[in-house]
Amino acid sequence: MRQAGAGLAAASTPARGRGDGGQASGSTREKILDVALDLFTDQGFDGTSMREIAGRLGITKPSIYYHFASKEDILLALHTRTHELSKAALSRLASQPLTLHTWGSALDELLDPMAAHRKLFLMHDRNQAAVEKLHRKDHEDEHDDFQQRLQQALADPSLSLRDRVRMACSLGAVFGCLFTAGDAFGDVPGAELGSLVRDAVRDLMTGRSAAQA
Amino acid sequence: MRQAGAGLAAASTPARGRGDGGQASGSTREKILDVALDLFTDQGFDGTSMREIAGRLGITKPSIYYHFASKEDILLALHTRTHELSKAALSRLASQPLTLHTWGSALDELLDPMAAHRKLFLMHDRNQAAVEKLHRKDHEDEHDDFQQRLQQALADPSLSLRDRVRMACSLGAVFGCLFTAGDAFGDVPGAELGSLVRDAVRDLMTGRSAAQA
DNA sequence: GTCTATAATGTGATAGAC
DNA sequence: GTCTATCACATTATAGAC
Repeated sequence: MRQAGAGLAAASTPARGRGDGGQASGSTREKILDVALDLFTDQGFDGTSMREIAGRLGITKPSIYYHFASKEDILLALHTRTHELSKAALSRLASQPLTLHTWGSALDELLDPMAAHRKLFLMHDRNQAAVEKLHRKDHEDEHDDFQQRLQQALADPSLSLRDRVRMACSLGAVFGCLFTAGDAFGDVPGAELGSLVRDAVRDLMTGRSAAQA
Repeated sequence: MRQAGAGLAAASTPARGRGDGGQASGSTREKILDVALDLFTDQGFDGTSMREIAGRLGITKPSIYYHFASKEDILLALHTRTHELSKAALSRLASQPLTLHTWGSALDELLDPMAAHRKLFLMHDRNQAAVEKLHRKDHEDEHDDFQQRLQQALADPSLSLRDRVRMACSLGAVFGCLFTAGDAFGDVPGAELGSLVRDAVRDLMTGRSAAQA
């Protein structure tokens, strides 16, 4: 019910400065983000027009450009949010040597923010193409993207194919249960769902056909 | 190497009749499907223009309209292919009472065509929004879509939440290993990858924290 | 902070020659 | 079966009034 409807808080890039420190900014900006999150998820980033976002809010197109410099800027704001939510887990993953165990720990840490902000991560997942396009533009230097960092770990040549498959499957299990399932678990609290997924992933990582070290 | 580059064979909707039974049609049509598969996967359906597809083939936009009635028709042709590849497994799933065991069997059957045609299913997965839009138009009656049938099973109220989570995780594990991993397993033969995933899913479904019946 | 225009561009799709 | 030329339309984005 209070899943992620109005819980985007402050995080993103103002089209104009606001004077104050940039606390909880105008509520219109957050309404835009909330509506965009819904529409980008259901229809895709490219399949959603500014006019449609504005229409849902009862305002007009140019009003949005007062709060965001461009359509991509809206996506960037949402992407930044997922980035910050996954930052901690990804940093820990990068600070340790990559093993089946450290991967499991990082995934475990990642599970909480993902379960708590399913909608946000689902949008991110369903719009990989658009997000990647963003990254190519903004900073072609080091873009420590969510998906990219994980995929990089999965391709680590120092691990056996068997282990890498386990890692990919565990990641997929988390994603799949939280996202692919669609609205199948829409009314299940994030904490409960997270707990059940945690058990499943543990079996996956410690099963009798699993790793040895 | 010979993953799914030119292996789309015959399956879809000709813009014009061809006279003969509709065997292996002109090779241009299949080249279009191959290029579209790549571009739709990388840039998304909406992010890919007809001009771009034509450009890669060294032809022009209108030439494509000789082979396909519309851009959506290209997507439909690709979608139909995935539908046929998953038809058998989904039918078996629907013909049996839904349990953890029958789910596992169906998933096991589904794993083979998915591993053998990763690119095709990846495209389908990355363009859910566009595919769903197709379904709303073409036949608003009974659209037995791939994703939809699976999600429907995951929402079955006769099963416990615990079991449903297991099912979603196992499905996600398959998807995740085959798709989310990106190119991490790009050079691994489908059969080998499928075998490893099979083992992982088995652990997931029979783990000590798993079901009871 | 929101509005009414309107510019500038790219897109899907068609007509008709060859 | 492929081309050149073009239409009709939607989109992002901006200018400027209030």
